Amino acid sequence: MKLEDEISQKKFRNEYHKATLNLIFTYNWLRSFHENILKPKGITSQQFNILRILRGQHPKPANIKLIRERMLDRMSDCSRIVEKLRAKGLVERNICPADRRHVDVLITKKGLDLLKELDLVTEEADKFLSNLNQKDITQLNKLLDKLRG
Amino acid sequence: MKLEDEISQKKFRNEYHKATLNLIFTYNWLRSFHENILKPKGITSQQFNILRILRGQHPKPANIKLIRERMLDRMSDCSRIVEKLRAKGLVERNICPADRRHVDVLITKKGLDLLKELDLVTEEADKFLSNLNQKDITQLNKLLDKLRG
DNA sequence: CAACTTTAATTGTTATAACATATATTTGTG
DNA sequence: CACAAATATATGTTATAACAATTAAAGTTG
Repeated sequence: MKLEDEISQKKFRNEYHKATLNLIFTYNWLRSFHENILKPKGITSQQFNILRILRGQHPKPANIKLIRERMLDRMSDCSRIVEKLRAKGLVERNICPADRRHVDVLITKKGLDLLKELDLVTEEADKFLSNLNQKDITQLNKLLDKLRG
Repeated sequence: MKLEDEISQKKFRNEYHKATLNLIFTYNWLRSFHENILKPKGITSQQFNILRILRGQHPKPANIKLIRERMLDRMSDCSRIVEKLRAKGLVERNICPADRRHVDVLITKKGLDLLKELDLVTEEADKFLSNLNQKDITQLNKLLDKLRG
């Protein structure tokens, strides 16, 4: 749907201005979709994101710093999110013996099982972008990468 | 910069998955840029957004519902944001005589002056996207509109 | 026209984000 | 090796987001 209609704004200063608004609007649209599918599973998108990072490392542990670097969203509060995942039994947390400043974070069987269950949801999320064909989506990725320089 | 490098992730399930992450990442990148330029002016991006909506209506007032519909971001808390703008003297708020459920919100001279000052900042924000040429940016807008169906 | 429904805005509450600061550990240096 | 600097994580605080509930006014209907 044309951005003009979605936000009832007729004029934009230029295409750059419109693109800025379009990115913000599209992000929010995508985000609310994601949250709606994760909410019934009792997990936030931040927590989901961290669990996937941990699965990517598994069976190796990851420390907080590594998680923070790979998080997509605001990277504050990583410790606290991990603590919440631990409270749910989805990850383990152990002080690293080699360097006691580090914390080894490891996804548990329960965490892996939850992700497995959520993989179906993830496929659904991919389909959410299915208005774009393969060529379009590749082009979009190229443009976004170019945008960030 | 390639998304792969920014989030140290090598593999994506497919281009749709990559595009999802790319949108989230690019949004956050854009957002933190905006907040950094607005912060010195003592205003949040939500407040800035509402002021511009009000300028678009000026000299007519806008009610809360109209503002909410045109907001880009989370549309909760509109009343409270407007109240903050009022406390700063940037808007006026009056109960609409014709329908006392409505609230007429009007940007003040002080609000207009602040926006004028911020227009320079806005141009800077447009330049932030200047890695994309005119053709690219038009293409990006097309793809985002198509994405949302 | 009284009771009910709808609409608009506000308010309360809880969770999360943002930012700064603190603590603990290791590393580097004179 | 004592001590400053650097690193990793955690914690405290304030602001904002998210969600639900409330209030107030106007429209609707039997």
